[in-house]
Amino acid sequence: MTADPSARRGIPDATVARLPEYLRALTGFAERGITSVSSEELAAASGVRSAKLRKDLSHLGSYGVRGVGYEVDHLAYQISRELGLTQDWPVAIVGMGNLGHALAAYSGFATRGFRVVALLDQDEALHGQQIAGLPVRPMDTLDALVAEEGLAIGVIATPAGSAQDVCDQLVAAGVSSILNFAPCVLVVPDGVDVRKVDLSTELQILAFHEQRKALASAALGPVAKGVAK
Amino acid sequence: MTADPSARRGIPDATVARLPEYLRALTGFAERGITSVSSEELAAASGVRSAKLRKDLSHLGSYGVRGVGYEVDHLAYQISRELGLTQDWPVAIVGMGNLGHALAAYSGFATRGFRVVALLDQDEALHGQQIAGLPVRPMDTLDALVAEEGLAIGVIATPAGSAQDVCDQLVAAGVSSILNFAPCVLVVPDGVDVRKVDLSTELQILAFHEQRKALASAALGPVAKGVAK
DNA sequence: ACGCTTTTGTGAACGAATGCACAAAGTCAC
DNA sequence: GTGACTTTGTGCATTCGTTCACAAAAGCGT
Ligand SMILES: NC(=O)c1ccc[n+]([C@@H]2O[C@H](COP(=O)([O-])OP(=O)(O)OC[C@H]3O[C@@H](n4cnc5c(N)ncnc54)[C@H](O)[C@@H]3O)[C@@H](O)[C@H]2O)c1
Ligand SMILES: NC(=O)c1ccc[n+]([C@@H]2O[C@H](COP(=O)([O-])OP(=O)(O)OC[C@H]3O[C@@H](n4cnc5c(N)ncnc54)[C@H](O)[C@@H]3O)[C@@H](O)[C@H]2O)c1
Repeated sequence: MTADPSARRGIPDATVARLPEYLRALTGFAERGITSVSSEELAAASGVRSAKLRKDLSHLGSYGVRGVGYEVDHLAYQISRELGLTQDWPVAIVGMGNLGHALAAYSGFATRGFRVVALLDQDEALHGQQIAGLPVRPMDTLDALVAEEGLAIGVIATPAGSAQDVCDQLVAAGVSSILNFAPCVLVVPDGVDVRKVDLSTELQILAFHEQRKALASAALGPVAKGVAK
Repeated sequence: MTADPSARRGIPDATVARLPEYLRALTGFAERGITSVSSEELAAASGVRSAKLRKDLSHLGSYGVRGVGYEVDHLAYQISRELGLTQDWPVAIVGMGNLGHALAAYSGFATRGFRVVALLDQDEALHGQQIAGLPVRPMDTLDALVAEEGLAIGVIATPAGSAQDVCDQLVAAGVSSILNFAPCVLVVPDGVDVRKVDLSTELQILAFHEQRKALASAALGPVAKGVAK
């Protein structure tokens, strides 16, 4: 029976991808001292339609009050719990170049249960060097990190040519979630999740739409400078 | 009639999002001197199924040869053209903090027609300072950049609190595509595209799946250490 | 106590994306 | 030239995601 409220096995991927945004919006409301929001308000702050928001939230249970809305703190807690943010997630960053430095210094990790426990690099010249309060370690310390710190999430910030190799090392050590900044596809065994953050892809998608806009306005008169339609 | 081969108005968003990956894979083949690939090979290199690849490519025309495959250079050109990469796209980066520095130094822009023409920041102490060969400029030079360089794409790397303000300035100056690294929702008028790159969101999605894996293996016996199922 | 207002939660319709399976269209060997 | 073989391009079924629209549920004022 799907009537069971705790039958929340299988939240759609599209919904999961939006939960962090809802959580951020809720945090914003909480900071401004707002204790209750309607689906309309929360949706506006999250950049989605209210119907979509309600359907998304309905997948994790019935935490709203009809005629009133949602209690900010309670909903934030429920989403956090669903996302697994009520526990601490140790993270390791591999590749201490330009991007690795910026990531290591980034405070955004800590704000949601993510804790950078190690910085790794192949380059021996970097070993022992302190970056943002942490020493750079050699790659062969990975096994110890998984065993001792419970490391489960790895971030790859090496050049694309090394990424698959680094990925294999992470997986061999027991890491089962990987965030990849290198512009390449990673092959992993079943049970390992990979997500890619790719600047270049995003720019190309923007360029596609930009070109379409340019062509559209050129078509309906080369004079028009403003926004088409 | 949809029989017209140039009736490629309206390529699905999902397809557009994958074109950059196909292009990257093709570049890889070209570098290794391979001049022809089958949909099966290209799909494998791109991390998709061949049926999906073929359907995607069919949206931009019929560039394959039955019984043989696709000519690498020609297909790469067609995808580039479709994405609007045969022209040069001037890009400006706003916010020269940790992330801005890494982006300015990043060579990945140049590899596909994207050219960083300006670095901007509100902080007067940074003005005139050279980063990766470019001087940091004040925000009020935006109008000139749009007029003189044809700037159409802006990258926001400021704190979330300033992002909407910066975004408004970019839009006011005439920028119509924005890549946002700040963890917040941007409100823009019609005709302006925004894409968000969000580290924190990606980590939270990984955490969700990681938690699910942990729960699953706990459920079928707390002893199991390996990958479930 | 009761009806009026507000807002949720969700069934049902719709639309987009994926995967399957195969006919059509080409190559290549001989 | 012909037939066997390979691989594309696509119609169709299916799955996934979004939008609509409203009944059910809760608060509130009187
Ligand atoms: N810099 C950016 O703004 C930016 C933006 C988007 C994506 N990226 C991507 O992120 C990755 C890193 O970029 P970057 O600019 O920091 O590069 P970088 O060359 O500055 O740094 C790469 C680092 O990785 C280390 N490394 C190389 N091979 C390794 C291995 N096998 N094991 C462990 N460490 C290894 C190197 O020692 C170096 O410290 C690249 O793939 C790049 O395309 C960078
Ligand atoms: N550092 C990272 O690895 C990282 C990763 C993901 C996302 N982010 C996000 O990227 C953004 C920048 O991060 P950062 O670490 O570089 O921050 P930062 O504080 O180091 O740099 C911010 C820069 O923006 C400038 N700035 C602030 N307000 C401005 C305005 N109104 N107009 C123009 N410039 C302005 C500041 O002068 C400063 O130079 C943040 O939103 C952060 O959440 C950073």
